[in-house]
This record gives sequence, structure tokens and C-alpha cells, in this order.
Amino acid sequence: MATTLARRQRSDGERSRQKILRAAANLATIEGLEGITIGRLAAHIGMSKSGLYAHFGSKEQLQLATIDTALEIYDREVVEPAQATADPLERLRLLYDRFLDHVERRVFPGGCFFASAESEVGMQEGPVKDRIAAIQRAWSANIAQLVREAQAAGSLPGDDEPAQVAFELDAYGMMGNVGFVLHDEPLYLEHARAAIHRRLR
Amino acid sequence: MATTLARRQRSDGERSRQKILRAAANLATIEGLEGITIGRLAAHIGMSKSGLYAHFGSKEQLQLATIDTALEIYDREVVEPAQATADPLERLRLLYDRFLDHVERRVFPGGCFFASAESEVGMQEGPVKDRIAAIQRAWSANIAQLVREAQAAGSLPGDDEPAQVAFELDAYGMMGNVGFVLHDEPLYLEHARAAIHRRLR
DNA sequence: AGAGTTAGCACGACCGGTCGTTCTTAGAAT
DNA sequence: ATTCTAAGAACGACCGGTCGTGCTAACTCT
Repeated sequence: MATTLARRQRSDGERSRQKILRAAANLATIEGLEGITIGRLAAHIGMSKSGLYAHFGSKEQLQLATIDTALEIYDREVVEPAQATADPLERLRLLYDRFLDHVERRVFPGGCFFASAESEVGMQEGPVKDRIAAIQRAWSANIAQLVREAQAAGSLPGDDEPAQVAFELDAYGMMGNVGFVLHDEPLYLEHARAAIHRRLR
Repeated sequence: MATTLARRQRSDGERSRQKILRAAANLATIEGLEGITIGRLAAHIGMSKSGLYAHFGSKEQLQLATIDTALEIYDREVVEPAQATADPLERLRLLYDRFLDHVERRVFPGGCFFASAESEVGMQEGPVKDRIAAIQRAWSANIAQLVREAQAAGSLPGDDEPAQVAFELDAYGMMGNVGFVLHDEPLYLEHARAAIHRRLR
């Protein structure tokens, strides 16, 4: 059904679309999702506004597709490398290690795409906010589940509520990101690493 | 010298200026400092664009004055109540208690003005970014100094670097704020309180 | 393999609206 | 009397989005 109605994507169109989305994901961490304008984005990649518009029905559709693109990159940079181990405690460590590493390498120029977007869209309403909130919830739930498993395996003390530990770990990641970006100072990532290390032992 | 050249402020002008700045500080936590437009702000308070413009030389001047206004409110709501005690550990507890309380009471509708602004301006350049960065640095330094004093007084273990403790406390505040706003969920503030309680003992 | 067809892709021009800013004028506070 | 305060009008630039046109990739048919 969906296949029948779907637009026939040409290879050059697919290349253009990916180029647009990657540029949008980068720009979003500098100017915000809402701060991106079609005109500036088009100029940035050397394309006309209407050419860009052919790929998305609206600015909102562009924003939603940008989020999906950022999520794919995040999965590739952070989530998938942590699958290398089945041990829950080791996986937690790897997740945050990859997280801070991708921030430091400026995979997205303005740090973590999602840390940035969560702050930006907090007070908004609509599908963009809903999508960001859902992604954050899923991430947090995944961390809490790993904490639960590590506690069951005896790797972590069992006296803390998993959601509380997940909150604290996310807090270190968030503050490490914000501080690193705001002050262009790697020391904030070191603080985050030290805090995570201390919390996960 | 400055007094001689300064513009003679009328009482009605001062009232208008404060009204503008208070509205701007509130809107900044919803739409961002850059997301505020002169037109929408003017309409929001029932004033003309050019009437508003008479108070500020430029949008940037408006943003800087907005930051100053937010800082006054923050001092009143968070910093000054903590001066009630001279004990450094007690002061730390009070600072974060007041911080989370002002977020929960939505003193600014979108949570902490500075948490929001720090995320937003991280990748920008100019006086607005510099001002936000300076305020964050001063806050962090103050927290670290209080940690140092509490350690010297024997109220906190002396084995942690004060800047590391300050980082972790700020992390809880930041994540508590972001989570509360994004999900409209007080549980995030409870997580923050529990984390701060655990860290300050 | 080549020709014809289809529709995806991209452009420039255009639309009504909004942006930050400037100017002029008139009422009001001091 | 002076000048602060505020409004309306206007400017050029830019916003998201639309429309008509022409090039090009992919598909079908011979």
C-alpha cells in the first residue's frame, strides 16, 4: 500500500535529500531547529529554496525528517557501538563513553543534537516537540532498564531506583554537553566522565 | 560623566521598560532569546513596535537588558534567600532548593531562564553569548567556593575537587529543569532533589 | 540498444506576511 | 519650555510557501 503510493525516489534526489538533511541536522545544533530557515539552509548547500521545497511538504516536515536523520547518526555513533557487549554495566559505560566522545568530536558542530533540541522545544507543542520528547523518554527508559539488569547481575548496588540512576547519568551527559559547547572547554566532558565513572561502580 | 549624558527617565517610561523586560524574560524561556521578535513582544504587552524601540537601541540591547532583568529575578528568588545562613553546606542546600523551587513555581514559564539560555547561545558569538557564559562561570565558581568552604569546615568530604562537585550539582539542576519542562513532569525535580541530597552529605 | 514517455528534480519569479530598524508627529511627564 | 514616550507609516530584507518551466533519471516498448 505505502509502496504503491510512495514517490519514486531517484538516486540524485536521494543524494540531494540526504545532503539537505545532514546540513539541517548540523545547523540545528548551531541555530536551533526553529532557527533554521529554508532560505539559509538552501544557500548553505548551494541550492534554490524551491528546489529544496520539492523534498519536503513544509518546514515542519523538514524538521521531523531532520530529527530522524539525527537519530540515525546518533544510533550509529552512540547506540550501536555499545551493542558490542552484552554485559549491562559495560554497555552503560560504553553508551556514555560514546556519547561524550561524539560530543567532543563534534559529530554535530553544536554538541549533542538531542540535548540541544530537548532544551529548545520544551515549551512548544506539536509533532516536533512530541517526537523529541518521545526519543528522550525512550533513551531514559533504556538506560533505566540497563541499570535494572546491572543491579540484578550484582554489578551495581541495588539500593537505588533505576530511574534515579538514569536521571543522574543523563544529567552528567547534559551538563557536560552544555558546558563544553558554551565554554568550548573539554574540561566539562572530563567532569562528566569522572561523574559517570563514580556513579557506575 | 555617565550621569550627565544619561537619558532622563520618566516614571511612566520606567514602568514601561520594566514591563517590556519582564515580558521579554518570560518569552525568552518559551521561544528563546533569539526567538523573541520586537513585533510579537510589542503585541504581547499591548504596545507599538516603535514605542518599544524607543527604550532600546537595538534588538541586541533588548536581549542584554533582558538578561540583566532575569538575573535580578534569579538573585531575588534563588541567591538572596540562601544568604539567610552563613553555613556553607546549608547555603548550598538552600541555593539548590530555591533553584528547583523557582523552576517548579514557573517563575519563568519555561523553567530556569539561564538553563534555557545556556543551551541556546552556546554556538553563537557576541555580547549576548559572552554575558550568558560569564554568568554561568560566576555561578559555578560560587558553588565551587562554597564546596571548598564546606570541605574546610568538615561538613563535606575533602576528597573531591570542588569544581567536580559543582559540576555534578549543576548537572542535576540542569537535567531537572530540562526534564520538568520537556515532559511537564515534576518527577524530574524530585530526581534532582534526591541527587543533590545524596551528593551533599 | 535506442526511442519515447513519465514524472522526479531543480530553478527563477512571485506572493502575502513579518522581520529589525528609522523617521515624523503629537501627547504627556517633568 | 523641554524632552521623554509612544504611535503610525515606511523601508529593505527575509520569511514560508506556490507556480510554471525545463532538464534529467528511470522505466517501458520495440
